[in-house]
Amino acid sequence: MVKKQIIMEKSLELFAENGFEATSIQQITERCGISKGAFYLHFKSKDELIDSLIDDFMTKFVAKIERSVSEGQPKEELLYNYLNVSFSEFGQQANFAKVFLKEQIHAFNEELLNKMQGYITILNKILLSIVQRQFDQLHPSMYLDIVFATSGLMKSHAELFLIEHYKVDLHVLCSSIVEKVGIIAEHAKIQAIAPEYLSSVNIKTSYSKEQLMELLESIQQETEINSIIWESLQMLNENLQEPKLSGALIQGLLKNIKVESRCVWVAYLYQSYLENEK
Amino acid sequence: MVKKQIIMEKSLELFAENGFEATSIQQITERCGISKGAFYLHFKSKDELIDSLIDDFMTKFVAKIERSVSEGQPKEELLYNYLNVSFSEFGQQANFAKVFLKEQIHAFNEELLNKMQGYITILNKILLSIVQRQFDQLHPSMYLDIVFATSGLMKSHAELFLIEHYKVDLHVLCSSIVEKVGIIAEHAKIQAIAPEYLSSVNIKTSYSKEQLMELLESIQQETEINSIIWESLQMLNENLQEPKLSGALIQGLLKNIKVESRCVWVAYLYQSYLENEK
DNA sequence: TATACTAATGACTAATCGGTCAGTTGTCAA
DNA sequence: TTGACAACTGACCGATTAGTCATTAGTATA
Repeated sequence: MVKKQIIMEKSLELFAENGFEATSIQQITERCGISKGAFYLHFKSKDELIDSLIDDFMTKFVAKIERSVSEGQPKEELLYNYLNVSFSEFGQQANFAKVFLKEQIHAFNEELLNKMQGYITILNKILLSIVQRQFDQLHPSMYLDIVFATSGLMKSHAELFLIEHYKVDLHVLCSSIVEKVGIIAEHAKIQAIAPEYLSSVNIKTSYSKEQLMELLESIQQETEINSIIWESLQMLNENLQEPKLSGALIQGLLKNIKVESRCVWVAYLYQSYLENEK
Repeated sequence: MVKKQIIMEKSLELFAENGFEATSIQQITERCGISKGAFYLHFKSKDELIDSLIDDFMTKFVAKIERSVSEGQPKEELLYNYLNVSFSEFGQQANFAKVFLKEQIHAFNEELLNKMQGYITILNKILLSIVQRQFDQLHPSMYLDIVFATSGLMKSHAELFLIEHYKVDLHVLCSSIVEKVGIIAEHAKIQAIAPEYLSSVNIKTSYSKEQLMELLESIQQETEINSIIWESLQMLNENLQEPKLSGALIQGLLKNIKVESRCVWVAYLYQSYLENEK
């Protein structure tokens, strides 16, 4: 399936250059040096292409972030790692970042929008967990303010080198943001964002039991899944139908499947489903 | 010209809903309850419509900002005023903000892109002048870091109520950002953005002598311009052809024309032209 | 060499796009 | 009532779009 990869790369180039709506299948096939028919051998429609692009990048991205801020890491370095992975990934996949992270998302249909919003919510949740761990002396009412301050600082700097092509030393950039966030966390008193905000976002992006089961099964059907992950998925699926596993067992199974980057996303959905249930 | 106003309002609605590329003239005329031909009586093309929308909003916006942070204001309130005007204007013109400030600018042609970039540069310059005045004990090497930190904080909060429709008390929001920026200005040491960045942006957005003269003349031809502004424009124009006025005189003339909101933008261009010349 | 099968092609369709223009309507003054 | 004129209409145009499908090219097996 080399050709599929080529289509994805070249189309991402074109989307970054001209935007999603303004890029035609014709243009994509021309740049790939293939015929129009060949495109439709790999993708059912233009929407399926963009769907694949989002999943392909975001599952890997979330998995890398997740790994860099996992439990083993020293807590002082969590935010730095998050920023470092984010920016270096943006740099390597500048085209994706240009198209999707700049949220020129108007052009998408509702389904894609929800999908993208889901990933962004996950990233915000990871960021929230970082803030909670790294700034543990902070009053919880300020958590969300710090989360949004961080993503704001990230955004303005990301634009500088995505659009203006302004080059900065990666280490200096991350250190400077860590410093600024740290300073805000230490001194800021005025709270702008109420914690209720988070729950309203959670509800909006949650999946139903049936959607979740379908998702678990679709991953099981992939060929390269190993047996431990397969069994874990199976048990998680059964537990949805008939809840009988304890919280600790579920957490263990979720850790099992998070090894596979394709599953990190599902693990989050599963977790937020359980949170919404109880 | 009531109908022209209706077209601009309704098209902005549609652009905010579906994006610029995805909105057809057909859709616009349908929502306005007019025929396709009637649209083309008021606008030469779709591009001219978007051009008008940008100019209409941005000249007023820049003028309002400019006024709220002008020399008379107490320096402790400058940033607060800037934020207050920005957010309340975003709130009132949420559709415009959705379409243009979210920088889904890919869809535009080069000309529109430059125009938009020009306005954004002006806003950044105003913000820079605010930072210089309000945080006057700050080391100049940190100016740009503070400017970008501010616009980053603005962005993440603007998204909250533009996309997520999360309502915040305007005063609390502005105070919280002022507080955070103030804290960063006081304590931050690591500089991420070098001052050279600003000059590179300046050059990119500057106008040629001829373009500037053309612009001055086009404003003179508008009917509602009063005589003082007309004469000031005339002398500024002549001074471009043959520089003979002193710096102080030019600054005075520029202050004259800034009374008219349509001219604030031109005054900035004139100023940055002179800066690039010497 | 003949057969079978997949990969790939590009002319084709129906729909939609921005934009045009010959013709209709409404509103005045004469 | 008439004629002049501006405001307005919508059928129409060429270009372009996403998506289809009968046909062909390429390759491996018998």
